[in-house]
Amino acid sequence: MTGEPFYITTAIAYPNGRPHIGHAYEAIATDAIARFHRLMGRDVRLVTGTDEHGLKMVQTARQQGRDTREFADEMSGHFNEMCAALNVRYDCFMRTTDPRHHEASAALWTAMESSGDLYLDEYNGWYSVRDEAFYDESELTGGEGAAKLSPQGTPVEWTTERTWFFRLSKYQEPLLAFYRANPDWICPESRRNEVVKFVEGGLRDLSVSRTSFDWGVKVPGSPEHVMYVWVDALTTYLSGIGFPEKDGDFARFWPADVHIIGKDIVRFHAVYWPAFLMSAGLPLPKQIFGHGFILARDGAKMGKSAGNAADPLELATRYGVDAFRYFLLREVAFGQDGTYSEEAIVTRCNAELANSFGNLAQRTLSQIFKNCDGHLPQIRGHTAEDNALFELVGEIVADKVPAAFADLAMSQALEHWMQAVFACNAYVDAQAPWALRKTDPERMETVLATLYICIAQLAVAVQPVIPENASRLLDQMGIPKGNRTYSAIGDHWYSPLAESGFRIDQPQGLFPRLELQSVAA
RNA sequence: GGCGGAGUAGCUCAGUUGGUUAGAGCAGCGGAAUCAUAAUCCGCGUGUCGGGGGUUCGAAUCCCUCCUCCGCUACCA
Repeated sequence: MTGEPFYITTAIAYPNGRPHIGHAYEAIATDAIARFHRLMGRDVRLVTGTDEHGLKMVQTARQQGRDTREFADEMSGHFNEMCAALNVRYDCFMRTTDPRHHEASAALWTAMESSGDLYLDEYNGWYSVRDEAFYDESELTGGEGAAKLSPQGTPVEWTTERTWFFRLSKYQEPLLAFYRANPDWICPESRRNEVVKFVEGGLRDLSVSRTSFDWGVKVPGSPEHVMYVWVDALTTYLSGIGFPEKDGDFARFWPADVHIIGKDIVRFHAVYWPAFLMSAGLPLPKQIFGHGFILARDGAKMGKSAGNAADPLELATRYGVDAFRYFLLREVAFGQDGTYSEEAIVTRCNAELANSFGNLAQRTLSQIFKNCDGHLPQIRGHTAEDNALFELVGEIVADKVPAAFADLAMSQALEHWMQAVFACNAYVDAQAPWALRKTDPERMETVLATLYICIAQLAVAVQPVIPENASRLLDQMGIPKGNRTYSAIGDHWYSPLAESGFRIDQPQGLFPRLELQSVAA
């Protein structure tokens, strides 16, 4: 690849539980964006991984009577497997427990320290010995008498811990200036407003090390301290492309083009992260995008009692990986919350993938297979109707869909795409090639050829979202690999392909109609 | 409490800087067609644009107020 670099990341998942639909959503969205940019000729890097340090991992492992490291290995494995199962193609799956990552974190720490931004001080707070955790005043509940209790119901006491602090306060003005200079840096806009207001409200220095447990990256020169998890978690975006090595991939791909994250962790990425980087003298990522949450339609069912109903792998197995990906990216506007239900998946995918697009391909290819013996029909001059369809489909595939993807508006891209699919089906009905077969077989051939060209364009356009079936269809249609991009599919590949003697086989349905699989009681 | 966002057809939502009869998809009703995965195509909406008040020749779109819902308000990640 020689194209311009494009570096995109998912958030680094905290694996104290198995992946849920939110993790799947983020991975799929990020993968679709990455695939889009590959199709645009960019040299893409996608980094994902797991953030395995921190107290919660220790506690969760302990609750299960497991060794922390062994527990982390297993959980991280689930996330890695999820990527494979959902056709999420990453370049690096970075685990924060990886020695290379520790090295990167230490390098970032040292850089911040040499800027004079780290100092030792006392951190005071309500501490629960049982939970080994500090709690904010607002989280506490009053117990019997004057005793205060943690959210877990354990007793807390006012405690002091000596930790390293990061001079976050120093970066208040630089951050605000940066936000002003880069108004699109935090997306969507509502998240940006929240962050700006938060920073305008004043920043306190941040406690960035812990001595109460040791599951983490050791602080350089202070072996009794481990780094606050967010310091090393964010560093994954650096270590995933080779940092602390400054040459090679790091030089080529940093700063990242976009960090795709959930809206709940916008602050860490839009405030702490740029401050750390400024301190370390490193360039800032170009954009932070906080997507919304996928909620169960009936709201309350996201709990563990719902069993594996929300298990993304289960859904993908049940309805198909492409269908699942399509549903998530089509149904909810990226950046907003959305709801899902199995019924919604079935309805959406049947209406658009099976009935509209799948059937369009099937009805067209079947006619070519039967009436033309599988040879690509000959074009004998296009009518105004043909040209109108070419123009409509061409504009959508070459302009509207890529523009929407570039803008991270996947649902909008797919909506445009559907407009083109509708137009093709309307064209089939209006031209009625099955009737032309008897009255004007030459015109029938031109009509089918017109459709063939349009369907290939549609298949190319939707590749980022449903890569598996899109390429299966393109394979069936014999579309050369080199033409499977937004621009190259507009080239004149049809006649050469027809003249090459290419024949289609009996077409295989791509998207079988889905049945709602009632959850057994 | 403070700051911000949202309330538009049964459902999910579009509606640029105020300007012709407020739109789309899904669902529903009617019709056509039969190449195709019983898929497709065409037609059909008297919606208090959350309530009230105001500015304007004219507001879903601007201002005020009230109601409802949501987000943020730092050290779990």
